[in-house]
Amino acid sequence: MRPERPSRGPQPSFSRAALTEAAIRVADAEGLEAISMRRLAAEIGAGTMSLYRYVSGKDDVIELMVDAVVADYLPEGTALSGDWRADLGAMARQARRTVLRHPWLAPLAASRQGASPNRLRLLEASLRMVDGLGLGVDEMLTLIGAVFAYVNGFVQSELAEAEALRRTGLDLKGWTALQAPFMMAAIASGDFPMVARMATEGGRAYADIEERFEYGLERLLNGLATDLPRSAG
Amino acid sequence: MRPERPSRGPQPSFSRAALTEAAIRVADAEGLEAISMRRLAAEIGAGTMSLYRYVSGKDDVIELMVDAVVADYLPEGTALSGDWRADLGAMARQARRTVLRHPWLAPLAASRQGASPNRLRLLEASLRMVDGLGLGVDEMLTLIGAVFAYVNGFVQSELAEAEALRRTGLDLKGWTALQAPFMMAAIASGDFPMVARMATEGGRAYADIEERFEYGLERLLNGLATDLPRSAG
DNA sequence: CTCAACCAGGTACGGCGTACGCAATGGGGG
DNA sequence: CCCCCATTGCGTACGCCGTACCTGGTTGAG
Repeated sequence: MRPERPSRGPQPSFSRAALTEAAIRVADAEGLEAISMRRLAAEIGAGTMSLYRYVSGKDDVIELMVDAVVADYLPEGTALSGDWRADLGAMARQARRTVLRHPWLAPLAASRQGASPNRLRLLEASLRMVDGLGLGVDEMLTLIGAVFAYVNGFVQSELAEAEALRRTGLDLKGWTALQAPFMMAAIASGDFPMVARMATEGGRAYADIEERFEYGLERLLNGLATDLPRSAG
Repeated sequence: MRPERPSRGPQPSFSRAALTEAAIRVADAEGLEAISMRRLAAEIGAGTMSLYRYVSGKDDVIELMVDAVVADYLPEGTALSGDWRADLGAMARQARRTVLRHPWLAPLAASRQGASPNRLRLLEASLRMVDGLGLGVDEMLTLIGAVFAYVNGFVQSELAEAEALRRTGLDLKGWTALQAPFMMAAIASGDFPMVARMATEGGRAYADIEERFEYGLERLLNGLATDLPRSAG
């Protein structure tokens, strides 16, 4: 909330922003579990305990990371077209791109929604997108919440496989080979005819992931649009 | 995958199921971060390292927990009505209830989707719900995926506040009191008119959370239903 | 009866978050 | 101008964590 107060005493040798930047860089490259106070201190070139002069603890670092990255949820121009559907869709797509760039964000974005500067900016911009449709504020929040829920849920499951590979250190070949015997046995048992069809008919589950995201997003926006003008109903 | 192989040697003094049950009990009561091998061993009444005779590590315990609880995603009867919309909706509602009962499941359900018995059963049942609509298997998966994405995303943000309280150990009073100054300053700055309206008009953000879940779910199902019969389109 | 196969679990190692305390620093009040 | 003390950097230490390794006891198959 307030970064600088150098009234008296020596000058700080680094900044909260530099710490945040280093944390995001490490998490992007090696995952959230690579983030530790010692590691961050080494990255910054400082003593471990020095970090505590800038943040109150590890949770604070995480909060700073989320707030910094959430700024990218909004397309750069932030120009509202006046078409709520286009604006909300653009934000949803941008949000997905951002989370894909920072996979560690997926579980955090949904579960950490305390107030913070950029989250507040995002909320304000989102509300503006759906203003003037005859909705009350609570209804606007409900609408926006549905879109964010879909986006967060989708991207999280989209990242699931990649995260599993990263956690186990395996490649895709080894991972499917590890799962194969179980799947084979399940299919052979005859209790899972649909799964069996999936294994034979289903081409490539994750080939057109982009298309799958669009499919659900468009259907959701359609459904939301259908009975939208409550004021006119 | 294979629990028992007591060909020779002494009898095991507990079971993988008992370990799983204890882990779920602890996580329900104190959160996922209360789960540690030492803690679970104490709960079971065993030595810490004895657990490793039953599971390969902590990740294995988590996997067992998820699989055990995911069984509850399916309503008890599992009787398909033939109405895909009703069936899918019922599963969505049941899934939400299950995750609310086990808050630690929220981030795991979306990100851990390796093959496991109950996850496979869930997949099979879900596919059966949307079979016979003229959709290919990949399209069925896309449709189901959209619903699960919404449910997971929604419940996760629904749990966010409660989880924040649990993490910090504060009650609702203290938490809002902690955020208040920041919000006040933001509103006073005049840069967030919509947020300001939210603070004055908006009654109670989380009062009718049930209704908000239904709102999004119904709109999503509507949107999915609209251009569903591709075979007839 | 024998002994390989299985079990229980103690010890130990490297890593974590962070409470605490001490030495160094440098701007404001006298 | 100089000294005081707020403020910074950070070493040490404590109590957690996951788990590799090893010893010693139990048991049923041969």
